[in-house]
This record gives sequence, C-alpha cells and structure tokens, in this order.
Amino acid sequence: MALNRIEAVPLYQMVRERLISQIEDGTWRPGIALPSEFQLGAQLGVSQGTVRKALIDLEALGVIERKQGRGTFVKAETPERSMFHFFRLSKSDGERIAPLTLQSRIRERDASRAEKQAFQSSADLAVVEIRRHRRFEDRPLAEETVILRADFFPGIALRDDLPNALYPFYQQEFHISILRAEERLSAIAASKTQAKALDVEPGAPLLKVERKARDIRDRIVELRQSVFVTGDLTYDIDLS
Amino acid sequence: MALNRIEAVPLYQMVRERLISQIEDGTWRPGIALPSEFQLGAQLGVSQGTVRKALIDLEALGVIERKQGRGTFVKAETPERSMFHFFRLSKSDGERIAPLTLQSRIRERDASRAEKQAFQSSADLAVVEIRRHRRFEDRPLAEETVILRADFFPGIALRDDLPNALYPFYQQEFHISILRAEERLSAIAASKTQAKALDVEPGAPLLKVERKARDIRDRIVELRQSVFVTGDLTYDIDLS
DNA sequence: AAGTGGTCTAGACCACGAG
DNA sequence: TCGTGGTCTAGACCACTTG
Repeated sequence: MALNRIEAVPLYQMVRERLISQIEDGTWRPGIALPSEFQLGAQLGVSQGTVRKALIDLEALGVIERKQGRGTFVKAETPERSMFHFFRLSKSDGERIAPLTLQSRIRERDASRAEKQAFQSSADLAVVEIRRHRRFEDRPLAEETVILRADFFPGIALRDDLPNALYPFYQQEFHISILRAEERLSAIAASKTQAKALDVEPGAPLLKVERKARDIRDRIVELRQSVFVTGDLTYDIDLS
Repeated sequence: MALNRIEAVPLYQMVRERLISQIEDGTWRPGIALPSEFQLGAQLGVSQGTVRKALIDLEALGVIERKQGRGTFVKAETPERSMFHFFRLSKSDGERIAPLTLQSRIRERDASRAEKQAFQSSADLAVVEIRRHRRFEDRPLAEETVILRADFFPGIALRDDLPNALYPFYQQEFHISILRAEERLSAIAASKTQAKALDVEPGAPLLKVERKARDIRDRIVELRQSVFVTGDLTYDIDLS
C-alpha cells in the first residue's frame, strides 16, 4: 500500500499517479467516495496536506469531485455530462441540442498509415471503425466515423448495442475515461455522397470536425471525424 | 496596504483580488517581477502560504507566471502569445498561420439592442466598430468586425494606427487583458458581398466565428465576428 | 455530535537561477 | 552564496453535511 519513494519525483505526484491507477483498475469506481484525506495519508504514509495537493490536481483534471462536508467522489461520465462536455452544438438561443443516433455500422480492420501515426504507434495496429448517422428533430444532423484502438477496447466490434453517447460506455465497459480532446474544424462543401446522406444540396456548406480524444493518461484512444449540417445551429467553444 | 478582513471571504481570495486590482491599475506592469511570496505576505499581513494560494490561482487564470529560482512575473500579452492563444488557424501539417491586416475602418456609434444585450448593459451605450480585411500569403483570409465598449477604450476611435494584433494593444494602451473568450462557430455559404471581398464563388463554404471576449474581471469587453475562407486550413481547438 | 473538506499558519528543507 | 519558488509536515480552527 505504501509508496516507494523515488528520488526527484514529488510525493504528491506519486500519490496522484497511484490514485489514477486505482481508478483505472477499478479499485475506486465512478460515483463512490474515496477515503478521507487523513485516511489516504495514513494508508500511503504521507501527510494529509500532500494527499490534498494530489486531490486538487485530480479535481482540476476532471477525474474527481470534492464536496465539503461529504467527501471526495470519482466522477461518473453520464450521457448528459458527456454530451455537455463533448457535443457542443446549440440553437441560436444557446440551448444545447442532443442528437439521436439512427444507424451505426462497426467493423475491425488494420490501421491505415495515417491512423497509426495519429495513434503514435509504429507497430502494426488493429482498429475498430464505427460509422454513425446522427439526427436531430427528424432531420439529418451529421455523418460520423469513429476509429478506436482495438487493443484498448477488446471485443467492442462484436457489440451490436452501441449507445448514443459513447464516452460513458467506454468508461463503464472498458475503464477508459475521455478527459480531453483536440479538434480541427473547417468549412467544406458537401460532396454528392454527403449531400445525399444529409439531405442538402451538393456544395452546401458543412462543418467538418476532426477529433483526437485522450484518456486519463493522455493517450490518444479515439479518432473521430464528424460532418455537421449546422444550418442555424452553432458549435460552441471556450478559449481560455 | 493591509487587507480589511471581511467575514466569510477567504483571505487568499482577498489577496488574489487585491493583486488583480494592482495589475489593472498599473502598480505591477506586464513583464516585471512581483515581490516575493514572503514580502507580499508581510505587506498584506498574511502568511506566505496564503499568498502562495492566491498566486497559484492567478497563474491558473493566466495572469502571472511563476519561475522557480527567479520570481513571479506579470504576463505580458505579446503579439505572438496573443496569436497563438486566440487566433487558431493552422495548415494541414499543424503549423499555425499569422494573418496580415490590410485595411481597417473604425468609427464610434450607438450600440444596437443586440449589442447592448451582449454587453449585459441595460443603459444606452456607445460602441466602437472596427472593420478589418485580413490576408494570408497574398490571398484574402477573413472579413472581420470588432465591436468594443467605448467607455472601456476611451479615444480608441481616433487612433489610425491599429496594430495587427489587437489584444496586446488593449493591454498596453487601456490596461485591459483579454483572458477568455466564448465562440460560436458555423459553416455558412458565401453571400455575394462576402464572395467578392474574399475572392471566392458565391455559395462557397465559409467558417463564421462569433466571439465574446472577457477581461480579467470576466466582463465582456469585445464582440467580434469573423468570416474565414478555411480552404485547407483548420481552426484548432482543445476541449477539456 | 461526528466526520468531511476548506482555510490559515509556521517552519523545515529542496531545487533552481543569478551574481 | 543568496534569494526565489516548490515540496512536505503538523496542527489549529472553520464550514458544511449527515445522522
């Protein structure tokens, strides 16, 4: 239980990494309370203040939630939270919208060279490709392709019950928490295929979003390309 | 110099607000070093640890920079930093691009109802409108309209020497630091006017970006609408 | 009343940068 | 060598939640 002190690595960072490991391996599950700061300190052989610093880091990371008088809780990725965080389309009055996923196809294949590069892997790699058609208020909203590292999601290609919100599913079934993502956006003209799938004229403006999603260890675990019909919707972001 | 202890407001928050005020009023100017943690604590009548907590907050806010062994410095908004932070277009290889501003027109007028609402002001309000045409590598890149609260930028409408990067200019000339912004993005089809200004076909896909920029006090001080020809450029963002 | 996280202090020592 | 921020500890008290 106690930490092996390694020279030149601050104690609170070791505590933080230890806790991350324990959340990953299921020792502390989403929704439940961690031991108190004093208890954790006693277990790990450090002071309460050191545990505290680690917990503040983890809260800033978005891994846990601290509530005065109640305790410290592992954050559960609910479909609602995930939508709010990673699906950022809203109406002109600012109200966020939630899409519906109608069709999805899933298959496993070898990674392309570009995909291997994106996953920062030099060895051969199997990936799982998910294609989805997403709608909102009975109209086509987006065409989406999701690429996953097959080794991180064993058996996912055999699942025929993929939910609308994938990130809570990743967390519950595979212990993978998506915490950050990098996106590249551009305006494109609809191709014939896209126009047909999204029920717009060829050449109509579409918003293309290419995403690299990272887990708790900052590994890139998902690639995603989405093409949206924005219409009078907007894609809302914060720069800070 | 010392703080007036107000019940129910933590000391470190009072220290933080005090330091923000002092940065705003020019007591500590961008680029210079603050007094050490112990000196600040002695001046304000609190312990070094309390000052430290305030400084950690300010660093997370992006207001200061702390360097071990050297000191704590007020961040200077350089054109480079500002570009990197708030101008997020890049080439397909990931290299950030820097635009050139060719024409700009500036005038003062009354705020529209929508603008008053955006600035969260119920009273009448004068605004300054800046229109800019921005280019990259000899091609049109964007048409931009910037709306400022006239009361926050006294005399700016008389300036005929607006620089390419406005945010460092706001900081140096008006002591206003832009720290955060909210943006709403959408893909639109070029109107005839836009097509002519940006040298594309009418109907070509453009990326529209509507920004509300906030200062150190979280006040909305600038509205901005930009319309970009993305082509093979992308607008890069982080979700976290 | 008991237990949790939040604030505040004081002091010791370490790591880094500059003279 | 000195002064800075960075880590770590120990202890006191406050604010909030639950039983």
